[in-house]
Amino acid sequence: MYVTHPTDHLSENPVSAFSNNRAKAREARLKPGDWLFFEGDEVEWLYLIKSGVIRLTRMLENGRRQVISFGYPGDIIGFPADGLHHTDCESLTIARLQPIRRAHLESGRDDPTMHRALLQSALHEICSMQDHFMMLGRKSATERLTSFLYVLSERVGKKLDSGYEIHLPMSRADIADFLGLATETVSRTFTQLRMSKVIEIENIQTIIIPNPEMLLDLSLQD
Amino acid sequence: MYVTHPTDHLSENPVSAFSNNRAKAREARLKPGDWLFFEGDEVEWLYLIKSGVIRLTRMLENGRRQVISFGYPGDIIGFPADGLHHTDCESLTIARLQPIRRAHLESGRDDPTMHRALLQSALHEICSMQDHFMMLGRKSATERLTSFLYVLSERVGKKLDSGYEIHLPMSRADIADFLGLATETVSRTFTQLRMSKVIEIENIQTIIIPNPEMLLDLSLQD
DNA sequence: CGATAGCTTGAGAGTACTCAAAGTGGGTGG
DNA sequence: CCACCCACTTTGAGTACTCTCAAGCTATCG
Repeated sequence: MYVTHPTDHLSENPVSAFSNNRAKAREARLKPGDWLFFEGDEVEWLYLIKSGVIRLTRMLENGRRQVISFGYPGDIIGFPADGLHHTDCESLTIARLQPIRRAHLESGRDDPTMHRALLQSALHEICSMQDHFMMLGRKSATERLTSFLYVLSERVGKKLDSGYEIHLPMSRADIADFLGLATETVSRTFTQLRMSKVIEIENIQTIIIPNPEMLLDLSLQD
Repeated sequence: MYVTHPTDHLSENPVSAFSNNRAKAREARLKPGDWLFFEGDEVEWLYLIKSGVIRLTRMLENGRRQVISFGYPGDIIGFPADGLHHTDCESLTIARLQPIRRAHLESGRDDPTMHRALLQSALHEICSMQDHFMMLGRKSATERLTSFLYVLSERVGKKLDSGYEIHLPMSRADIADFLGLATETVSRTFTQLRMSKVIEIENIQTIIIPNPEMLLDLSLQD
């Protein structure tokens, strides 16, 4: 999950391609804080997220961290470059993952459908990352946070009578490192959005969005 | 070309896979300012850059722009998502491009070697973009510009008796939009690097790097 | 050689950062 | 079961970096 503006990428859900591939490997089950792989590890499996939320991060030598993406159900994580992982991967929740042999990515011989689905997923990832560039390079703190919340509401929000409720399994620091901000800035921006009635903070992990239009406006303001 | 720190991605040059595929389509020749495609265009071809420098950009509604990448010889550009281009593409120099049918990306039936090379290129792109996230999200203006210059020196620098010379076909505004900075900030940072003898500005498009180590240090300072 | 686009420099403003301290809440052990 | 502890979050104050706006400069191209 990158902060992407309303596109219909998600309509073409790759899950379907995998539904009959249970035989390949037993589903992986993770709990909060479990690590799936680290930067530099050899890639043996890719993973289709079936439930839960997964965090991918990169570290800079001096301790600065960038959250590369949050993986939500339907996402595929673990694409290799030169056969290696280039991020660390931790689960933020209880999660179920369907492992997929790396060989299916690299050759379509055994299972062309799977191969194709993996490829499409990688191409979508490139596109989504481009959106995220826009955000990291060119958006203000308010725009970044509202983009983030808006996308989450679209993708995994619970529809309410009016508006959406979203659950944030990640910490404020995770959000900050995803959006390229300081934790304090994220916190202040939340407060500011609450003050201006754009969001309600039910509890620290539960955000109500009474009017998504307002969020959308703020995420593109000029 | 993303701003990537010394990795050996480039060692596995995808060009080789294409050397015997001339028959597929006539080489495209571009001159500075020629556009190859626009955001929203249907993807029919991918392109292997054989010579020249290509710029990929995205626009935000209100005119803000992000340069997604600069394409250098050996790079493949034009990966589709949902069959469409998601960037605008302009040539910055005279350039020669080898068109590759999109079908070769999506199926390995006709040419497995090509298919594989395209896939590897896409996976490398994902990895490089992750590096670029780190930069946009977490680095200072000086770190961004020195990272940029260092990577260029490594990839396309001309080795001098001591140090490197690099040619910058892109404008200061292009560099700014790539690094997520204002043009003025890029200009000031160039001046500052010149003052501190980290670079020499031979002319506006030609930069001398007497001591790459100094650049590397600045690009990772803490 | 003048026009013009691109680049540099300057001044001032504003956003987001850092450092610091107080507040909150969940979990554990008494 | 309650209280304390610790990690996380929020708030505050001050700073610094980068941006914006403006003006001067440079170089390239008719």
